[in-house]
Amino acid sequence: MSQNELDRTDRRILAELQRNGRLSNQDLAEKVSLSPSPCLRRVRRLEEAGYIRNYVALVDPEKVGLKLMAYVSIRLNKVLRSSHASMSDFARDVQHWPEVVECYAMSGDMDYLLRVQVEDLARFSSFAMDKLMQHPAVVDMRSSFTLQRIKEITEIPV
Amino acid sequence: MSQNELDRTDRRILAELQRNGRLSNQDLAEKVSLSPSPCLRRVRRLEEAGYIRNYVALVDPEKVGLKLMAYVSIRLNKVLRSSHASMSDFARDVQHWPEVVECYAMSGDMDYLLRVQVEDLARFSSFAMDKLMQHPAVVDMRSSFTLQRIKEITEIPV
DNA sequence: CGTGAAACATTAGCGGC
DNA sequence: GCCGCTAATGTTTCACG
Repeated sequence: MSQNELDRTDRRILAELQRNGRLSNQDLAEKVSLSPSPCLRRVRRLEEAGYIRNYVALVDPEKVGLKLMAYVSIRLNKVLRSSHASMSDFARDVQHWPEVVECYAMSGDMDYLLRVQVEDLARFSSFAMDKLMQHPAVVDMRSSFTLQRIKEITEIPV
Repeated sequence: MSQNELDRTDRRILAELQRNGRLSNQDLAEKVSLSPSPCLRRVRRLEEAGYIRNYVALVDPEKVGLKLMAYVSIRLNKVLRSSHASMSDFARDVQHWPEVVECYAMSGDMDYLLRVQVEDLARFSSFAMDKLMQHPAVVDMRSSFTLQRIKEITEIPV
């Protein structure tokens, strides 16, 4: 981005595309009171500068049979924790597990927090037993299941 | 949806649109080896049947100044917890707080888990003090901050 | 499911403020 | 610099085979 600031129009573009990622450039231009070509140029700039990470369709997990969601907090082996090796080993392995849709290193009394999306309790159990517990870096693990989705948005204020 | 099953082509469509929500119908048709019109009919069916919840642009929170992310677990007032009133009051209020991007009712020793996205610690502090702690239903609150994003995907296996 | 045609959208080049 | 016009090219969409 040539200048490091977003102006009001850029923010409106981001807001609209967060709400509807398939908005046509023409409709978007109208919403932000611009003609299509400068609008498209701004969108491209926002994409290239990394403000827009990507465009996705959000699929309903329940509809495709992923009816169980869990948060799992993990503690890593104490002797390995300071050595950077086990942290990045675990981080690398997490990338290959399709059940894990989110993973963060955390402050507080856990090391990692995972969000896990699976078919049912049987699948969760084998994920937990065969993948998480078997991992050499993992010493402790606590799971909670989501009972109800209250709010889930991808839209952030701009 | 007329039949309750997704065939192999529907699954491929969902997979492609999860990876790129702005794929043109023409390119999508080519990827799933269909011509554009039946491809579009399938996409519309998937949208209408709720398999596709919506299309969004994912904006990088750090780029727009939301540099702090926290998970907050909440316990509700014991006497109000069984009465359905305070649960749904809290759930309703959460919808109006833009800092909260996710909220789930949970099993285990917390009632709700929130994911909160804010500018900095000062903003987090005022959110926690002025909104969460002030809420009549909330009796206890524990926060952890994310130190590093290891994985964050919206794509689920179909 | 695929074809074809009309309507519509994207995008690059250029001139103007 | 950033806007908007134009015009060529590409895409969406729907009636029909």
